[in-house]
Amino acid sequence: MILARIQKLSVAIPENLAEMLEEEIIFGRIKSQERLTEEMVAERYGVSRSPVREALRLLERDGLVVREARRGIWVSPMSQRDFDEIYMCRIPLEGLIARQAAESDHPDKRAEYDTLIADLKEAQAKNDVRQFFIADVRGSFIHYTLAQNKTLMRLLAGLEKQALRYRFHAYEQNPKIIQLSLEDTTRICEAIIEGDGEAAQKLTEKLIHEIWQTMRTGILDSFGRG
Amino acid sequence: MILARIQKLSVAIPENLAEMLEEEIIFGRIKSQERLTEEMVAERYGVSRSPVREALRLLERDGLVVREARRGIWVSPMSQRDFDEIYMCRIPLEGLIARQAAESDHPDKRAEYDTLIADLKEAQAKNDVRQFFIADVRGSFIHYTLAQNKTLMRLLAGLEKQALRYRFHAYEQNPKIIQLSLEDTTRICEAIIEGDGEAAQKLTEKLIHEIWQTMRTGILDSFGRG
DNA sequence: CGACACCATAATGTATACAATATACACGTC
DNA sequence: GACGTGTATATTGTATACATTATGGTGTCG
Repeated sequence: MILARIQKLSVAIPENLAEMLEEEIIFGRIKSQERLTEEMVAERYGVSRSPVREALRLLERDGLVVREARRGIWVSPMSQRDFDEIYMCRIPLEGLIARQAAESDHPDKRAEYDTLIADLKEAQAKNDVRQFFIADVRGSFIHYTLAQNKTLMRLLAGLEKQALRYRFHAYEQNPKIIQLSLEDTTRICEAIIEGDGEAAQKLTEKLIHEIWQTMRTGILDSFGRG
Repeated sequence: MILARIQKLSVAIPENLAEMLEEEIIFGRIKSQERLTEEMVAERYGVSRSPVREALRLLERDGLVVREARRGIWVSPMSQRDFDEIYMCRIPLEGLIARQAAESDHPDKRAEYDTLIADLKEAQAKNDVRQFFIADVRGSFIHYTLAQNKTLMRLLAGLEKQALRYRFHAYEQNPKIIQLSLEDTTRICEAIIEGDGEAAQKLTEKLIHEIWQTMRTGILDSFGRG
């Protein structure tokens, strides 16, 4: 019974709501600084306010919305300052996860990454930004699984969702960025497959630093210094 | 009207609840792996389950409790693995915040840190662990304020509360640790006052790495490899 | 005696009703 | 005409009632 299974899977309403809203925010369908009232969200998804409140707490945790007590909730504004903060933190943390993933000796490691890289290239060939993103997120998930580091996973979850907003924005402005991003992800995965933790860490730090600087001018044009 | 003001300040029930529970967990009055039922907490603090649920979400965000869907919530278990994960992440993030705090040129910087260091020394002289902790947390707050980096602040908030649990445990096992911790905090603050970002970052990374290794054996004895 | 099914119970998850508060607009006063 | 006060309204915050589900015990059947 497929339906039952879907029912079963979708039992955690707050998490599901949060995921849907996340996607809307990341891909800009809900715009920056737009207000989200609990009732509107509740009505839109046909649930009561209770799970909506919990979903919004989850989004707040990941920095996608900001909340002012007794005033309301807005989609986080975007700014170059925020962008810089996110990438500044991503560099060492992504470096750490790459190192730990590289040091793992899980048997399916190579196979997982090979299919991932194939998916990334396919998405890029078809110029399908959404598919590229989904594959990229799956890549992070593979890193997490290999690294077996719950703390790092928790911290990065709260960074990558915000990072995706800026990445999507940059791709829209300048599609060439997706090519760079693909190359970076591919090279990082290859370094992880190699198994040299130190090298994987250093390379990841270097590449994220580079793409940060590359994206930076575009972000500055869009949002100003913030 | 002082009472009105207190009322005003304590309006955010979930945040207040979370703070109280945090303290209980950090200082071990609520023990590791103890179950927290919503109703118990609600009854204990004389509120309904709604704000309790939100408070528990906050604790979950900061890694102090773990939640299993439709099963319940428990105070996070402690283990050497967890301890290692936390310190591994703290090193670069505390390094970053030290750097940014050092690069800030806020006029009250020196004065703030001077009174902080005095408080730390006083607490240490009186052997008052609780006061020492409170001062230490205030130190982090000064760093945050100077660094003006909300993202970093958000990430560190979710690490330091957990770190405090382990630090408190270590102090109880071996009071000498508090002396080392005081020295480290003092030296970091002095480096930040100096204003050399690079040096402050490197020193912070080095000292946190050292105290991690120092605490490690004691943690191992208490919790096993985990 | 063991295993499986059923049911009681307790806890979480959701919906709804009520309370408190922030905002905007109108009215009156200076 | 400008400013302040009061009130209406919309929205968040809290309490409570109801629904769903995980768990442990009991009883029966093999």
